[in-house]
Amino acid sequence: MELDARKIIILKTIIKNYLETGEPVGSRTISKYSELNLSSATIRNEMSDLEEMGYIIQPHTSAGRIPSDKGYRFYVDSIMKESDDRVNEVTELMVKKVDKLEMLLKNLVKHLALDTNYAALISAPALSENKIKYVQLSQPGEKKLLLILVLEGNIIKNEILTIDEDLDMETVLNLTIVINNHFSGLSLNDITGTVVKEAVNQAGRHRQTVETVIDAMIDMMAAGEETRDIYTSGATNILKYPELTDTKKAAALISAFEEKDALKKLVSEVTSDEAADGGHNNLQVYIGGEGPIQNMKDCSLVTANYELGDGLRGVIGVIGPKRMDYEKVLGTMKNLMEQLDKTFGKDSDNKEGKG
Amino acid sequence: MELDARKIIILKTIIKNYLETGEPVGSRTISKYSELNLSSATIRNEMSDLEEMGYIIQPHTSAGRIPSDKGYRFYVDSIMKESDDRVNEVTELMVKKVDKLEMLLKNLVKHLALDTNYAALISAPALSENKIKYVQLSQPGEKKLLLILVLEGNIIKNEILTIDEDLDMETVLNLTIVINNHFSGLSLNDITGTVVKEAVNQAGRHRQTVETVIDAMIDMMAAGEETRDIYTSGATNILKYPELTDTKKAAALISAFEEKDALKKLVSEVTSDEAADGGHNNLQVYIGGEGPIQNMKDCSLVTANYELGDGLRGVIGVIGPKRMDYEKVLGTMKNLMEQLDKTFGKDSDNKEGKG
DNA sequence: GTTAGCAGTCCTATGATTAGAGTGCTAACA
DNA sequence: TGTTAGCACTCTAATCATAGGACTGCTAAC
Repeated sequence: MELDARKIIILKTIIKNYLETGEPVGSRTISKYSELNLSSATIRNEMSDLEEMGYIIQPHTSAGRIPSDKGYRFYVDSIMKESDDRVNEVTELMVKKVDKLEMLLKNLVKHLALDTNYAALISAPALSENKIKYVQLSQPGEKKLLLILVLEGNIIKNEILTIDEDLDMETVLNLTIVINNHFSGLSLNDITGTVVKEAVNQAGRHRQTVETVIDAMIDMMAAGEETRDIYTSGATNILKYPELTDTKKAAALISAFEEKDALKKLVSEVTSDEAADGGHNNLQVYIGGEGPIQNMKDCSLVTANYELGDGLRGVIGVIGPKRMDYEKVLGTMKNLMEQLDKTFGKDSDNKEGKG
Repeated sequence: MELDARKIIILKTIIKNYLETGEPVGSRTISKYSELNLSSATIRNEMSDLEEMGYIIQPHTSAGRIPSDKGYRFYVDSIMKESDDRVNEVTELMVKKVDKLEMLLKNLVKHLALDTNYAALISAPALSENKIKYVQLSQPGEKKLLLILVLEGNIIKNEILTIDEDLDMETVLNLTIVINNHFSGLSLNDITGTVVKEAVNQAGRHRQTVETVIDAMIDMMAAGEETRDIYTSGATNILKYPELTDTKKAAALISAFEEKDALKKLVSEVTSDEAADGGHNNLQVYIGGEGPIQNMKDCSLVTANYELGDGLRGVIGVIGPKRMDYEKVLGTMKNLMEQLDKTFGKDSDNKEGKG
């Protein structure tokens, strides 16, 4: 059997209708709803075919049809193909005014959740490709060293290290200079064993301390995949959709958003899928048990890889019921990505706004 | 009518039973459950009295009784009076090993939620009483200044400021020295107009910049009541209790935990109640619509004021259904406070662990 | 003061019934 | 051959009535 034009129209109408109402849709509805001007009987025949082909499902004998995962997939793919560039309501992101990366991310994810009415998440960018601007050391107490790492894009990281010796101010200054000499301008990937060795050697009898510092620096930058911060918003939107309101399922989902561990795993899986399906603005849709959301069978996930210039790359995503408004979500995400590109694109010098 | 010994036993038995089951409890249950060896008829008479006195309520004619807010209050007060010092299972807090304040707080609140099976929150300590150890300035870019504030207790704060001039390295160093000279050792309350003026004057033609820096410092430390970070855990535990599972209520509550704004307000109200009810280890119980939780009529809130030495004071709390296991929660909280005291008490030198 | 017993109340669970929505099939039609 | 009308059938969800159970309150007896 073939999926001819008429079947496609009917299929899409069924799905659209189901997305809106959440109720199984029957033949009579389609007959009235679509511009096909066919009787419900004809529609019934077609629907029977569509069911046989696996695009729609009948929850029980006397109910209408609902889309299967295959049906959703077809629908989503066809949306993605329409290169419909109509500009969505411009999300008035005050991205330029935000002065902390954390704040920017929190704002972004909040907006996304508000706009879509689903749960949204964003992963803090990986720092491993980011270059070190400079490093500062100081002594906040006995046998303590405060390490401050300033990365390209004005990302600041700090940590208090415990060391084995007490240093005088001059030594601290000297060590700071040594480290800056060796590491300024390097990204994580540039930090080879040789570089480390050279720096350590130059530290003379403070080699132990310098080693500690370097280890800490590497840790801070490597804080990639697994330890990366994740910000979320709108987890409780999940409770708005009856099919997810079942207490157990809802609790599990919302917990996942609270605990973040599951989300981290999810993000790392999505990251590795990156560009698997090239083009499409890097947008990905996972339906039902597809890919990284196998344990969220009743949900769909829409993700995109964002970039804030300076090589700050991360993942942003929306999780909602399978019958989410894909069109809107995809539009919103696309829009958001474009805004970010415009604001943080390589040639823009609006690189303030991050610290 | 008087609340005699027998009535008290019956009242407590009713409440205990209701806390366990969540179902209204009838006279026959009490008759069998308590060691009073009275017939259900007698209990019925007493219950009738208790109802008249306002301690218990009958949801409908042919149902058992449930505690009223007044009943809960009586019960909680009587628990608080029992100075029962039995040691709870020692929460194996790895407080000593934690090396970031943020991590410590997150661990604490997570433990609390896991132990109690309710939702828990903790507010980051106020910094206004905390003294400045030292300040560091550096230039991460054009017209940018990175301000790093190191407070007693090794709390680190950083922010990138935009300034109107470009400084050379020497000037930055000089300004750093000026600021440290004037502000090292001061807490927020010590920073008077005079101090600021002196520092600004000494900055010569860079007064504008120094003003910006000082303003930022004050903001960072003042980030008290309203802007203070709040960490939460176990929000979804709320879904475990049928009386809160009503989708709307649950969504509102969980949202509150997600958004944090409401919680901030709550914390600041609790803080102002502080020591209102002296003794009792600073533990407070708010039942139903009492005090700061007027919009959470079906919940109770247990709070305590914690201190991590160094004047780092904040609020920790548990929110659950009105029929929460007060005894356990109070015990757990008490325990926790004692552990914190032991670990961070004034005389302890385990003051590492925070940064 | 305590208790047994009984009538009365109200909730809840259960089952039966019904209305409605929707299908599949057949037969007629263009 | 594709489309449609119509009918029998199925299954769900809502409604209703009924019965059972859990209590209470009251009265009368101990």
